[in-house]
Amino acid sequence: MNIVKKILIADDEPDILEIIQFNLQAEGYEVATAKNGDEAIEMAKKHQPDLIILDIMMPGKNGIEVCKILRTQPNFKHTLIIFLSALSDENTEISGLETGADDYLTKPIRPKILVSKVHSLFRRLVKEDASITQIGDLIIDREKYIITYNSQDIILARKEFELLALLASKPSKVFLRNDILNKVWGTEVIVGDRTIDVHIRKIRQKLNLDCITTVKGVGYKFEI
Amino acid sequence: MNIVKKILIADDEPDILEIIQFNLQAEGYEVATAKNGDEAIEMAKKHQPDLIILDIMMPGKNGIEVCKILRTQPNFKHTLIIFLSALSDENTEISGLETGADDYLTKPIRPKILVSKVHSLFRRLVKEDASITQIGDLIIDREKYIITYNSQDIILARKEFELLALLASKPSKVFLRNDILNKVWGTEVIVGDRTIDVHIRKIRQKLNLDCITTVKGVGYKFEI
DNA sequence: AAATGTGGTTAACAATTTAATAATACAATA
DNA sequence: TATTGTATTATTAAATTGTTAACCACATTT
Repeated sequence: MNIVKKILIADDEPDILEIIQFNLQAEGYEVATAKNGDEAIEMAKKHQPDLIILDIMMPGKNGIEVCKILRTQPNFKHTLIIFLSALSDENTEISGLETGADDYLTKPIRPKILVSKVHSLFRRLVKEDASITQIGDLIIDREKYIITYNSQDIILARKEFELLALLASKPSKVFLRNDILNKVWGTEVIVGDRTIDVHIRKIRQKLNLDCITTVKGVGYKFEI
Repeated sequence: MNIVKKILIADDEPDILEIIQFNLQAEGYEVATAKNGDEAIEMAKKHQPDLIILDIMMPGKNGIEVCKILRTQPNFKHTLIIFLSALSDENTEISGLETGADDYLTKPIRPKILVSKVHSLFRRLVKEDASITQIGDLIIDREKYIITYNSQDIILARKEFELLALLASKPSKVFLRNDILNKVWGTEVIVGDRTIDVHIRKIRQKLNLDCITTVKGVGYKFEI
């Protein structure tokens, strides 16, 4: 974990590229750049960056397309991706996050905010790797694939486990059904609409604990 | 994210505890203290502070251990943590930040520097977290999909939430009925004219707070 | 090989919640 | 007062989710 983190930046505006590069290098990151979508994909494959910053509006393939393409490849399934856009349009934002981006920034770029976002994403990554999570009396052990509630082991199936782990990774946060599908089922598999509900039901049943709240028309959240 | 920020300080030296407490209270923060690592964890769970200042060298669990333990719990995943240490040893510093601390201070403590660091961490946090909007005593949390008024949670249906969030996104600005239709309902769906009124009514009812003003023949605005 | 167990998905229907409309009452104003 | 616009309430329609059971693929056991 002491390795220097690699970051790839893709934007068609040289100025922005330079500003971001300068600021991230000043923080000790190793930076590569790309001028368009295709170059971004090429550089990503070459350098295997830990984080990719993608401008949405680019000639050729746009950022969302690049993200989609990368996410289909196992190598980039867990790579951090931040979108950059001049549009504060909410629809764009949603479709951005649905594609599997980890964060979203609107232009104009504030270098300090960008840098702190990058820091916090890496920090979060480290935390997510921690194999044991505890929320109240509920313990989630990713390594052993076991849920413990009040010192009582509860065995969940894989999908159930992943779904619960996702919801519990940020208590109180509402996860959109689409986000859930993306993160638990991936972007390639397409499953019916009731699938999530059924899994939620099984978790509720097995946990016998009222900890998953439905937010109608939006998604689910975990609360203890 | 309460109005008054809560800070927990953990240090085994009473003098330092007092100095820091005094200075932070003078800035309007709510301060709790702990004399050792175990007490720090206990107090953290009890008070859910927004920021924790941890001395590294403490009897029992040291600061780094406390930080690691807290970070396994989602509740403290985003809590700010500052380490305090007499050692300017670089190794300690690095292992501190890897544990997921947000900043690092070496003794002797300079109260002014500490205070300004605290300020700037909170400022950064606010900027990072765009999902929470606060207007007066009203908090709109897009992530939790919850409205909080005077520490009282209010649950709105989806359209109601979106409508309120829109109005509150720019207090005092009058939103035309057409703009509202466009942004909340989209351009494709066509709904009758009374629909907005009805939703406004429901919000007023649920909030039980006179914050939405009708501008006849024009639209609505949000004011507190 | 046959039988059984398990996980994951879907289909069908019930239950619930939310949204839209219509009808009526009210308020302001020209 | 006639007109215009909004508030209120009740009603209906639509959307969303809950629940159960059935099914299939695959693994495990007999």
